[in-house]
Amino acid sequence: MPPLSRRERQVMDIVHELGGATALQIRERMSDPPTDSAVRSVLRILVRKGHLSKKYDGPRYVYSPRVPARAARRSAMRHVLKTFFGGSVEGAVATLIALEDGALDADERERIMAMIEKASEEGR
Amino acid sequence: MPPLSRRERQVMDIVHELGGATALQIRERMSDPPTDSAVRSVLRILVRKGHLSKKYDGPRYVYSPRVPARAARRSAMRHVLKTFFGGSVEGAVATLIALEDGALDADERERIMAMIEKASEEGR
DNA sequence: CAGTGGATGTTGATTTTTCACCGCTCCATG
DNA sequence: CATGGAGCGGTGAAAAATCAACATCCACTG
Repeated sequence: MPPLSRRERQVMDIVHELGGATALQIRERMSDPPTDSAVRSVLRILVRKGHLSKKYDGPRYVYSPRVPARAARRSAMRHVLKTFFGGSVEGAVATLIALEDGALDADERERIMAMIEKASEEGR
Repeated sequence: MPPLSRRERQVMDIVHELGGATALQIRERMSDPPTDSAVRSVLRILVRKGHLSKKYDGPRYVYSPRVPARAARRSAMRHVLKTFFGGSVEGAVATLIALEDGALDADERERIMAMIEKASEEGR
């Protein structure tokens, strides 16, 4: 599967973020949007390459990622883990919880703790 | 700062992973390496665009990311957090600790727990 | 001193990407 | 039953990226 160009990646990121999106929605989210037809050209290419699927929903097409969200998430996370954290889960979590815009409340903290407990119990 | 092309991103990822690298090292890590001179072309462009800096170390140039590692890590993590996890730190951590290739040992688990405690104490 | 090999930079050609113009259909509305 | 707007796709040309051939420099060696 051929790798993605700049625009293609930009579009894919938006689609992933929204789960599924119309051509117009995608264009609206672009920081430097080209014409509507240019967006559609990229979409057509992404469908042809197998990265997106098209569904006719109501009066519009909705484009969705072809790889399941779970797999995409894991793959993306694996990539930053390797590239920026030398594979250190510890380092990655440290950065994550220190991200000012992702402040965690008490509940969230509890649940994360529980997850880690559970994971390390099972992981053996 | 102009956005990165496909090759440019590939090279940047490698440089980030290694912290700093020579043209040859970079080429060796590429899955589909072009000629040596092609790699150098990309490097030159990345330097010109301000993404990399060049230092003469011994008989070779060593290329390093211009943005500090810490900032790059945070930025990359923020991006996947937004794109693939809807900003949910909890979800991101869940995926992270469930990544089979990043199995955490008891020590790591302890340290992560401690980090979270500390973070929430500090009122984050 | 001539020759060799490693590292780098330059140039120009090829390939890929990006994009807007154009034409089509569908539908709501006058 | 026209008219106009919204959504869609094809096409081809402009722009960017990619790449290899070539040139230069330098250290080392015979």
